Amino acid sequence: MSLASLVRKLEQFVRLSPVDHAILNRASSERVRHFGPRVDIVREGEKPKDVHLILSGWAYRYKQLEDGRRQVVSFFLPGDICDVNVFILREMDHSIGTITAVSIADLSREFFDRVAAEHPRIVTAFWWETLVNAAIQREWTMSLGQRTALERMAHLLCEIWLRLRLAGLTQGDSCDFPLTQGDLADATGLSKVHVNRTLQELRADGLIVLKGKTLAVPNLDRLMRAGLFNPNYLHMDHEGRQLDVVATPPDAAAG
Amino acid sequence: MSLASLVRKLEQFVRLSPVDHAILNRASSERVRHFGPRVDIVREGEKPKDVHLILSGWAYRYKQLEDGRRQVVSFFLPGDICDVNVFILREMDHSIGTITAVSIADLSREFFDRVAAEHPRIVTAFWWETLVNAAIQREWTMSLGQRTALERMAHLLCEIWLRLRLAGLTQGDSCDFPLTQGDLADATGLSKVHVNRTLQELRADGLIVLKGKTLAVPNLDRLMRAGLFNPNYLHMDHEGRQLDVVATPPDAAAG
DNA sequence: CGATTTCAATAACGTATGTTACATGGCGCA
DNA sequence: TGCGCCATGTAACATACGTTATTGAAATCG
Repeated sequence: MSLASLVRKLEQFVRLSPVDHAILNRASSERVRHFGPRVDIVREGEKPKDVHLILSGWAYRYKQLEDGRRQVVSFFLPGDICDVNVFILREMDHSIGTITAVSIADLSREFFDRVAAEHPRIVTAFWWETLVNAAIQREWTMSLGQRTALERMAHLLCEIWLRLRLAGLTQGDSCDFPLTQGDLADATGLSKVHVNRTLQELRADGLIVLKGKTLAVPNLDRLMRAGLFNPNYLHMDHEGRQLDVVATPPDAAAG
Repeated sequence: MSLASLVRKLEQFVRLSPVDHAILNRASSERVRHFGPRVDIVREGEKPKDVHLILSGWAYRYKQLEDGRRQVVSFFLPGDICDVNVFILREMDHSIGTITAVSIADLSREFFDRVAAEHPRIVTAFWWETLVNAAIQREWTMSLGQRTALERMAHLLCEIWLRLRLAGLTQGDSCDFPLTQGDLADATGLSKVHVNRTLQELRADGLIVLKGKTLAVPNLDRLMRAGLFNPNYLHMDHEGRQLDVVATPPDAAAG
């Protein structure tokens, strides 16, 4: 299990009290489920019941057309919350599937009601999470509409890299990277063949080292420039605190 | 001015009390501003101060790359709320511009705090609005990633049509349509020339009648099929009430 | 009310990316 | 330890869409 990534992320934005920590801690240990890689957690059309918090592993949200065309609309990394308050909707408009093995905690409607009434800092933190997710989705719209294949791929890799770093899941200049080229194709709207060509080009330019299930980014600045990447949409700073310069902070979740 | 579209929309989802009505009424008449067509209301980089409610007119949210490439990431129609609780972020990651002349009401942080504490039905309604907007953004991701030019255009027109109808802004099978082909190009990620070709094709197929600033949809079903349009993501129904069959309901906002 | 800009329409031509096909490599599993 | 499967890599060819250019019509403005 690992509530650490969530807490680490939220605490960059709002300072949570010991009580807040306790609340999150209990909520995320009560109803935990484990899934294997490449299975669906939630299917389009189902009635949403709980909100899911990713404790470990990677997952994605995807939609599919009748004829099978498939688009990954977002990735879930450890510490991500699927959709605060989804349960007010009647049915899911998309599916959620795992990439690696995944552990999730199910957060109930009652949990959110209690939080709303009694824990304003958690409310703020969840709103931040919600707004950032919306901003990410807008940026994907931008990428798909305007960026070339190379820019789009570079941009996506930058985003994943920064989100992983925020969650404390990078080691030096490298990180775990379980996505296949097929996954990248479904996320970028490119064909698998062109994803391969594009990755080759990024490699040739020395922008990434991608082998097996590990990605290294030797020079983040250059990759960002290649992807026309402006990190503002991730809103990783708040009231003067610049997340960008945090290297390896004290493990906020340990206590 | 017209709070009618907002109230009509929200009431499809949650029944609001007379007090709720009064609250919304006051909030939307206190600080109203008027803009001409084709001007910016909000610019990327600014500190968000208020939440904007569109009382009348059309606007859009857009992002731009350094080299000028521009993507419209969403449209705002009368009754739309720009971003509940944006003010918790440090700066805007996108701009908002008008298409037609627009009237907006600025909703303050204090308004939302008060609503959160005292008006649970409005909170639910706003959450619904937030979740639907997120779903729309995902569907745009899907469109840009997977749909062909023709499908994408048909899909966008269906979406706008249904949203206008929900806001009570369609007349029979036609509606006001102030978007230029350039706007459509920026929203669909196509070139202006190809937008023109695509519209010609839709016209030739009898799917739309678009002339001047008026759009008619003689057969919505056929247009939906052409765009592989599944309305589920608009979440226009709730607990058995099907919005789709509502024709011209009693003017909920009059009282 | 003519001047000026914006928008729509159409044509000719260019290219980024898709498609199909097949070969190679790594890795789980019997 | 070898079989089979899935992911990666590459080539040849196809196409949906972009670009540039020009024209006429329709708003907009002084």
